[in-house]
Amino acid sequence: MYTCTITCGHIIVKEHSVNKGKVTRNAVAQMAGVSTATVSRVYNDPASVSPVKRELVLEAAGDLGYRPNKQASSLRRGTTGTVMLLECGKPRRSYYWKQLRLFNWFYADIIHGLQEVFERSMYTLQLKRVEKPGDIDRREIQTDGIIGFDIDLQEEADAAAGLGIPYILCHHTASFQGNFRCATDNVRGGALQAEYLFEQGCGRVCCLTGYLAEVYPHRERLEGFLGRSKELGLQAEVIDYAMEDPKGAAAVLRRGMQFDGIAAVNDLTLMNILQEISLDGVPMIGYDAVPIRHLLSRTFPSVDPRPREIYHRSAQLLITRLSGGEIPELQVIPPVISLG
Amino acid sequence: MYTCTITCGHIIVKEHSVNKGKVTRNAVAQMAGVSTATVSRVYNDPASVSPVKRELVLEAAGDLGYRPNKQASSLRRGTTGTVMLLECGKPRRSYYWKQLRLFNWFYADIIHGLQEVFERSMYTLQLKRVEKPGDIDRREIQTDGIIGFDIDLQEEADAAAGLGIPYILCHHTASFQGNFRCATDNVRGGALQAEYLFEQGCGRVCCLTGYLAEVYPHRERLEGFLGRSKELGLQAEVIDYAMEDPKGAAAVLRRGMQFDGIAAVNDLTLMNILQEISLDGVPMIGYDAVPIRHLLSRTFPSVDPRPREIYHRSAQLLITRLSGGEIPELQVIPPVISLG
DNA sequence: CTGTTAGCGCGTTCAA
DNA sequence: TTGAACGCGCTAACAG
Repeated sequence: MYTCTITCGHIIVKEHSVNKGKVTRNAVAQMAGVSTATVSRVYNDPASVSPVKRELVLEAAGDLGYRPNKQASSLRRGTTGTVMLLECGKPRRSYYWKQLRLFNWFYADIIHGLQEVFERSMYTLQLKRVEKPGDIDRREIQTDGIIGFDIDLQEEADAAAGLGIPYILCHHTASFQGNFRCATDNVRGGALQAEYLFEQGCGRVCCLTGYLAEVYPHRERLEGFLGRSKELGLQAEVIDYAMEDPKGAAAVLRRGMQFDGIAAVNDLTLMNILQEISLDGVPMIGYDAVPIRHLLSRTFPSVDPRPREIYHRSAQLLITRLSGGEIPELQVIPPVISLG
Repeated sequence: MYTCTITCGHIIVKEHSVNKGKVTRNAVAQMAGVSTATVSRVYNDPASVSPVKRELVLEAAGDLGYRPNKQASSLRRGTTGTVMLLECGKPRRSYYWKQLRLFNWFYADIIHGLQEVFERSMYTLQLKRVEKPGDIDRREIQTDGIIGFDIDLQEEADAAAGLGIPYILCHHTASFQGNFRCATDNVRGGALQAEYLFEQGCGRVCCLTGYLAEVYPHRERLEGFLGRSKELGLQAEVIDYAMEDPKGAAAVLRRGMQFDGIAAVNDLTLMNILQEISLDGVPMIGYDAVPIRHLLSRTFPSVDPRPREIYHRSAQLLITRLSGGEIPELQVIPPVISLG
């Protein structure tokens, strides 16, 4: 450890130790002619500092290129300064695997949506992935807040909420009462599908779906579709094995073409079916708004659950909560139709 | 601040301050009957501690559930304890946008590959995204190491390397000499395509490509394809507007079908073309190994650049470098053919 | 091989 | 409204 001299503009700042060229609070304080505590206050409680000194500090900080040291402030504050995106694998959906991998197309979008919020805050985003909810090790989880990624099982919700850390459960969590959550409205999404087909002049519609027993969001979407269809006077039927057996579903559709409008529980199902059967002239609508649907010779509209907005909003909610603010237990991001 | 007593097993550990229930080095030291420095050494330089005391410490740490505090160690060490994945937007590729968004299908894979390495290290992964290389603010970049994401422009390479922070430039960086990089071998990938078609018994092959002037990797892939084709005695031609005008390319293919084998610069191009023309019986091979190609009625093999491996390896390289180890300037991850 | 000790940069009391 | 002083948990130099 030795003494070095840092020159900045016309001011000479003496440092006790080398500090690797980093600019500390001490340098700013000296340059602004105030105490280090005042510099600290400018960043943590600006209102408690007189406007004159505040300006002085900010000017000096600007000149020196000062950035508060996150590790130091976290250490002092006794927090980690991080929030964690907690992601559980979906081992019970191996049958679904190929498609799930595709769904990751919005992963980058989500991450960037989160980043956008957190990089302006005092929090740093951490990523954590476990195979299953039971693998979460409380001692590994050192963070101030948790964003539960793509949660659609009670087991996952309980595991994330049970850590004793402020959290927001995201995506398919509208019905997990008693938890803080930011969710899509699958029921409304299904209703949107019915409305779209109705507006297209359809009368006898069909919903292609599957895995109803295992996948809760599928049930919600179907419920919304059937409910709204009834209200609108649409005659609606369900082919509930369309995901497991697209060829079979296509065969049914081909046999007689008794439907004049088709909704699918997700775009991939519809894309699969369109590989088997040409549905020219029949209005169709998918779900998830995957951009790849435009790769087909025939494209179609789709319900967009707006994942980016869900996570963007959940980041804001978490920050509010961590700052001691009040947040609603449930924040719903309504889906929209993407005509693509 | 007040004194509290922590009981652990049969040992009573007295703490000076509350510490929010966290277990510190002091508690471990006291329980193990050693000094705090010894505890520290067990984690940072285990070889310098006698086996007996090491065991004592590890046992106490295990009982107490001790985890070293990252912010504190980083602060003391004068490092950030983080590495950053630095991502530049590709504004000059707006024409490419729809497809680029699709390419993000492997983003989650990459992130998880990186996580896998870093979560076992002392480093935490940070994410940073800028619109263009010029937007990188040196003062914003507070990290110990950088992984340059998807770098394929000299400008990006220079920006990342010029920060004065250890870095690895990833993906399409094989030719950026004078930098540390972990790259794919696009030339080899193109050669693989030629070899595949040769093995299928083709004689007159065709490469569907595009944006050759703007996108360097496309030129590399083509170079590899043409070079290896020549060596194998394949007659090869190029349709270099296949991405801009898939319908036009399809028309050329349709007109006479003078080719008995087809390679494409990427899977999406091939998928687009397959929407226009049925190429039953003609061997084809794509590039990028996007899983969605299986959605088509006809699937095809593809060259897999193994992005997950690229980033996984680059994480290891960066850690080695940060630990003072020697690493090669260029590490190539060879592509493989994915039959899908 | 081990213990003692001095800060890393900061937030936060406590007095003034 | 301001400044002095303390210590968060840890690493590394030094002395033994």
